[in-house]
Amino acid sequence: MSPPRTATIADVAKHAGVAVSTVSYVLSGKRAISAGTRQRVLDSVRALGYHPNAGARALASKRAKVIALVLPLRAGMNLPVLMQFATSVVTTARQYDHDVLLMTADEGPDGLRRVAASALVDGLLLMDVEMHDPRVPLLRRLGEPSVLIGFPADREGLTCVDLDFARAGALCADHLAERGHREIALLGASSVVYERGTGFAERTRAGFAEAARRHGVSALTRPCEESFDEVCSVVRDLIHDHPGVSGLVVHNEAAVGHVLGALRVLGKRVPEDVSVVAICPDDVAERASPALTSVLVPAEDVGRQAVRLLMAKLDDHPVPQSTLLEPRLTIRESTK
Amino acid sequence: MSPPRTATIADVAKHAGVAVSTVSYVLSGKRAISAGTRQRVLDSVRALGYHPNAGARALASKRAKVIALVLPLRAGMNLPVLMQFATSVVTTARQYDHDVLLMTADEGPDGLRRVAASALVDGLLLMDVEMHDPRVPLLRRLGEPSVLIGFPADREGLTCVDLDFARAGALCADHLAERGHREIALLGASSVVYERGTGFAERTRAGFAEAARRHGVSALTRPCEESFDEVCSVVRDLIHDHPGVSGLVVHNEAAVGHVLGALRVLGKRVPEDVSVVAICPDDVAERASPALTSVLVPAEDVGRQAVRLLMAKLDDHPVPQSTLLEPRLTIRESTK
DNA sequence: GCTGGTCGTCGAAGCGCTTCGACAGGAAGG
DNA sequence: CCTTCCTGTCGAAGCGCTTCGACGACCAGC
Repeated sequence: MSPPRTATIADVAKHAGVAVSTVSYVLSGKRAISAGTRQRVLDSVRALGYHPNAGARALASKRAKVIALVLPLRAGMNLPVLMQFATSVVTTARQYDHDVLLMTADEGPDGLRRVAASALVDGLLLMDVEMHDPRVPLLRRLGEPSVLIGFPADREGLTCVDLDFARAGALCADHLAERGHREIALLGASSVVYERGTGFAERTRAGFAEAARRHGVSALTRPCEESFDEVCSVVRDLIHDHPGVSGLVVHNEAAVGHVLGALRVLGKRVPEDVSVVAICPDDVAERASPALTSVLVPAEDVGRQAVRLLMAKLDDHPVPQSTLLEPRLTIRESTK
Repeated sequence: MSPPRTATIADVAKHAGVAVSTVSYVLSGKRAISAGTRQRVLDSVRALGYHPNAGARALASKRAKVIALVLPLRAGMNLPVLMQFATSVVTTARQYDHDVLLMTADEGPDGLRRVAASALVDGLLLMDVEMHDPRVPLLRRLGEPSVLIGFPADREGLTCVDLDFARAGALCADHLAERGHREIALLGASSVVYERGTGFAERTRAGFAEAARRHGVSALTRPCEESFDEVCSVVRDLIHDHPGVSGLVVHNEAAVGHVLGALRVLGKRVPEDVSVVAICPDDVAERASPALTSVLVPAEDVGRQAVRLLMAKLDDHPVPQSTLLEPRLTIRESTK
C-alpha cells in the first residue's frame, strides 16, 4: 500500500480512457476537443484531484507561470504602501494563473541573472527603481520580460509604471491655491531619499513648484526626517521663518502623524490656522485627526497595472513604454 | 546564428570533456569526483555562465528548492513587522539556496493544496495562524513540510514558532513593578484582533496580568483601536476612571504614536507623570518622543528560525514542536 | 464515387536534469 | 597472484508534461 502519490496526467488519461495528449489539450485548450471527451477528462481531473506538476510543465512548455517581484525592503521605504502593492501584485498575478516569487533587491543584479537563467520565472517586476539603477542595463541585456515601478533616467526599451507624482504635487498646490492660500510649503521625504536620486520625490517637488508658480503663489520645499523631534523642529523653523505659510503639503507617510502632532504642540489649529494636504494612502489620511485631505498613492492600481503589462509582454503583445497613473484628490477635514 | 540559448548541463559536459552525470555530481556533491575533473567542470560552468534549469531540476529531483510564504495581508496587521519578517525569511532561505514564493492567505486552503500538489514548493511557512485556523487540519493531512508562525489551539503534529508573548507581557509588568508603580494598564490590539482569537494578544495579556499579580500590583487591560481620536478617548477614560495608574504598556504598534500624543494632549508628562513601555520594533520605539522603553518583537529572529526549522524538516531532521523566542527589554527614556 | 478539408484523437519525441547500476582501474589484503 | 573493495566515471532510464505530425472519420463539392 504505497502512499497516494499525487495523480499525474497519465493517471487522468487512463481514468478517462483517452491519450495523455488529449488531456493536455483539454487543459490547455490549444486544440479542439469534442464536448463529450472534454467532459469526461474534466470529470477525471476532479475525481483524482489532479494538479499539473509545475516543474514538468515548466520544462516542457518553457513557461514557469511564475513572475518575480523584486522589492527593496530597505530603510526609508514606505512599508504599508509597499505591502498593498505586493498584495495587489499577487492577487492580480493569480488571476492570470501565475504565482509570485519574492526577491529582495540585495541579491542585486546577480539575483536577476540567476532567476532568469534558471527559468525559475517568466518575467520580472522591479520596485523602487532608482534614476541610475545598476540593474537597468542588465535588464536590457537579459531580454527577460520586465516591468519597472518607477522611472529610471533612461527608460529606452523598458516598460515603466508609476503614479504621476508631478500631477500629484500639482494637484495639492492647485487645491491650496484655489482655497486662497498665498504661501504654501511641501514637506517631502527624508533627505536620504532625495540623495539616492529616487525619482518620485523630485517629481512631486517639481510638479508642486510649477503649479504654485502658475497660480502666482509662493512655494517652499523642505526634506523631512521621520522622528517626531525632527519633524517638530522642521515645522517650527518653517513657521518661524515664513509666518505667512498657511498651506502645508506632506509627502511622507511616516511623518504625517508627527506633523499633525507638531502643529498641535505649536498651537496651530488645523485647518483654521494651517491647511494640510497629505500624499499618502487613504487609510492613513482617514485615521489622522482631523481626517486629512489627501492625494491617494494608488498602490493597488500600480500593482495591478504592472502585472497586466507584464502579462501582455509575456504574450508578446506590444505595451507602452511609460504608464502614468492619475492621482486622485480626496477632500477631508484638514483644508479650508 | 541562433540566439545564445542559455547553456544546459550537456553543454557544460561537452565543454569539460566529461559525461553529463559527472557534471551533475560535481554540482551536487553526491558522489566523489577527483579534484582535477571537478576543477575542469567548475571552470566550464563559469565559462558558459551555466545555471541549472529550475524546472528540470525540480522534475528530476522532486525538490523545487522553493518554499511558500503565506502572509495574511489583511486589515489590522502590523505591516512593518511583517515586512521585516518577510525580508528575513527571504534572506535566510537564500542562504539555504532556496527561493520564496509569496502567497496571500485569501487563496485559503485551496491555495495550499494547489502549490503542494503541483510540487511548486517543497514546504510552507504560514504566518498569522489563528487559534482555530481552517488551514491547520488540511496542513496535517497534506503531509507537506510546514512551519507556523503563531500557535493554533491544537498544535499536535505541527511545528510552531513565535515570540514568547506571555514573557513579553510579564517583562513589561516586572519592569514597571520594580520601578514602584502600583497600578498599571495594558493597551492592547484593536478589538477585532481579540475577537479573531489571534493567540498573541491574549497571551500577552495573560503574562502581563499574571506578573502583576505576582508583584501584588493592580493591572488593567483595554483593547485599543488605531485612530488618534479613539486612542485619545481610551486613554482619557482610563486615566479618569483610574487616576492612580502610573504605568502604561502599549502592545499595538500603530497606536503607539497616538498614545504619546494623547498623553501630551491630556497634560500628562512622560515619564514624570506616566511611564510607558511599548511592545514594538526597535525603530518605532527609537523614533518616538520621548524614546520608548520597549520589548522588541524580534521579527527577524522569528523569520530566520522559521526557515531553519523548515529546512531541517525538508532534510528529515526531527524538530521541536514549539519554539518560543525570548523577548528582550530595552530601557529608554519613557519609564522611570 | 472521388478528392480535399476539417475535426478529434493518438503516439512519440523531446524538455534538462538526477540517479541508478555498471564498470574500468588501482590499492589493499591474503 | 588472485580476490575484494574502493574510487571515479559513464550511459541510460526516467521525472511529468507539451507539442508536432500522423491519421482515421466524416462531410462537402463536383
